[in-house]
Amino acid sequence: MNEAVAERLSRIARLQDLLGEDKFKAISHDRAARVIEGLSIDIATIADDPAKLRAIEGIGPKIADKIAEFARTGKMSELVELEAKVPPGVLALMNIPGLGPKTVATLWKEGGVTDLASLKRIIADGTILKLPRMGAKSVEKLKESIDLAEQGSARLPLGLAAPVAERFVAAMTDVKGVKQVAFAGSLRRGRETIGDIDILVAAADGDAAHVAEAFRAMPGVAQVLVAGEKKSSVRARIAPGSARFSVEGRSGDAEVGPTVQVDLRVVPPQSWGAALMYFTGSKEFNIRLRERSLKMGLTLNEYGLFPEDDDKTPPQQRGIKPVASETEEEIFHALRLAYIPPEMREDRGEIDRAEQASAGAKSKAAKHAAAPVEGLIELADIKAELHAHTTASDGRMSIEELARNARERGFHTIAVTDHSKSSVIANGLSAERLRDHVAAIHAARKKVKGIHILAGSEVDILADGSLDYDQATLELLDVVVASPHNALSQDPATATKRLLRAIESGLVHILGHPTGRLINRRAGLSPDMAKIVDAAKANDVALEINAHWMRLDLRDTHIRAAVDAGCLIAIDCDVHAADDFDNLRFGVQTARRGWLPAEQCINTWSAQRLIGWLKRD
DNA sequence: GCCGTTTTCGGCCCGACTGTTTTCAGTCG
Repeated sequence: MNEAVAERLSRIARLQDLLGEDKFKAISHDRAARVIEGLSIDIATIADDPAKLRAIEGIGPKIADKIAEFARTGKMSELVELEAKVPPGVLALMNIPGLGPKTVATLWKEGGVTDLASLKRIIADGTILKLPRMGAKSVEKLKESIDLAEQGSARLPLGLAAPVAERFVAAMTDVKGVKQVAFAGSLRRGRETIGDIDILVAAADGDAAHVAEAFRAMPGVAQVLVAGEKKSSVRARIAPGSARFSVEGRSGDAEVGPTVQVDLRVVPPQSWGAALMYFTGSKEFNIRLRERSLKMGLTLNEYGLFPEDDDKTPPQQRGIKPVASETEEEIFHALRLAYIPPEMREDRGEIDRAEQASAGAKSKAAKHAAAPVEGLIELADIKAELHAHTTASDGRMSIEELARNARERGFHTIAVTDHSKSSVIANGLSAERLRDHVAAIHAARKKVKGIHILAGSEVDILADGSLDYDQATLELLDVVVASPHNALSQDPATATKRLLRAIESGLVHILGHPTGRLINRRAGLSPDMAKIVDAAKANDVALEINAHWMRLDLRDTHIRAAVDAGCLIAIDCDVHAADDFDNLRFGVQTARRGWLPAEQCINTWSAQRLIGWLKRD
């Protein structure tokens, strides 16, 4: 229910903005919406308990009432009242880049605009120019924004945005006068989708102008949106996606194909840490840190952490020396916080944890080493891949090729888990073919040394929760990954029962991509995650984080719930081709967003411990 | 509408850029 509540609260906020009501009221609703979106529990479970609702940061008596009302009746009366005041097509206009509440309100009240069609009409007949602050240039920009919005403005999956950002970073590194380059924003935080790409460059003031110019002239830039010295924005072409998943509504033609907005900020080298922190966000996280700074008598901006005074001119323009600015570490330290990794910066309680960690550390050295999550998982911790396909079903590599690839990547274990018989399109194996395949896996062990090759299956969880092979067949295997592949639009109650049956079968080690969602494409199942997590914990079943950027399933909030419950997690690439191993970083980033300690992830264990666990000793 | 380590009332983050302006409003992140 979290998503539904958040969507309604944020709609209330936008309507309040539009109607010119107290903007802090709107901010409160918006903030509550974001908090609820990030919750690891389903808010429906506490909706009838006002005290529990109000214990959540950002939820007070009024918003608690609205949540309770929604849980009871399926609607929020305040939203109904607000919507009655505004024509239904007006709110959507705020999704057009460059159109904010003020402009939309003017278009509606003074220009008679009630939806996109009527907006286009007054642009076409020129009457829009009679409205205040609407000149020829504004209208030209508006037309371009409308075109863009109509092309589909779905956020770009992490795995498609990362290569574009890396291309820009590499190219900017070679520009004269550039001291440091990095990407920031939601990409650095590892969010599953990215709205735009933020590139940060450190350069001396004298170099800023030509650095910005070089950025706007990069190959692949289709259009320049903003051209300042400290800030520039362009639209850049996206390289064609992987063959296995194309991007919805975006064909792979690199010449004219889809584009993504890329923002560049140029800052002086001594401000690097402050700027990196600022542009990494999230916005909510930044606001919290600034509030904290003010309480400590300091003021934080993208140039540094400065002593607070009454002067209205920003401190960096007055030559004030910052308390900290060159690195993120020193800024966190000055704010008496442990270093918070980018993936955790979402204002989901990490600041409190970082404060406790810092306060708990006695020595100076201990304070520098303190972390909000002890042993947070890192890419290098992963030593095993437990979900991989070969040419026996729909993979591209033979058993031996797969094993050699895994060994080259430094893994001590690879599990061969081809599809089961019901996955017909994926050439799933009959029980008989599986027995031959297991023999082939055993034979491969003799040819490829230096890595444990496990015989397994990605067995379908059928619609009723039964498994696609019988018990005797599954017991031949070293590892069983059970995944839902069909009937992915089941209602939540049925889906919960289905997954619970698989978890409780006693035959499954890992629950593969538990919801079956595909980002931007298919919502997948919405089981009662609290029940799934509890059952997984009780039955010693690991929940998978499927690392493919199109899946990232479990997602961050689910992982957080699993981590809290003490449930085991597997991070796997669902390898079909050699390149798929590269997706591991996205899986690990997602795990870090869910605060997963390495210890709780079975892929980080020694071979001995992992294999012992699989044998259920 | 929410919140409290100088507050239960009076605050609520900060700067860059653009376009339409004669000094700034609106949007974005």
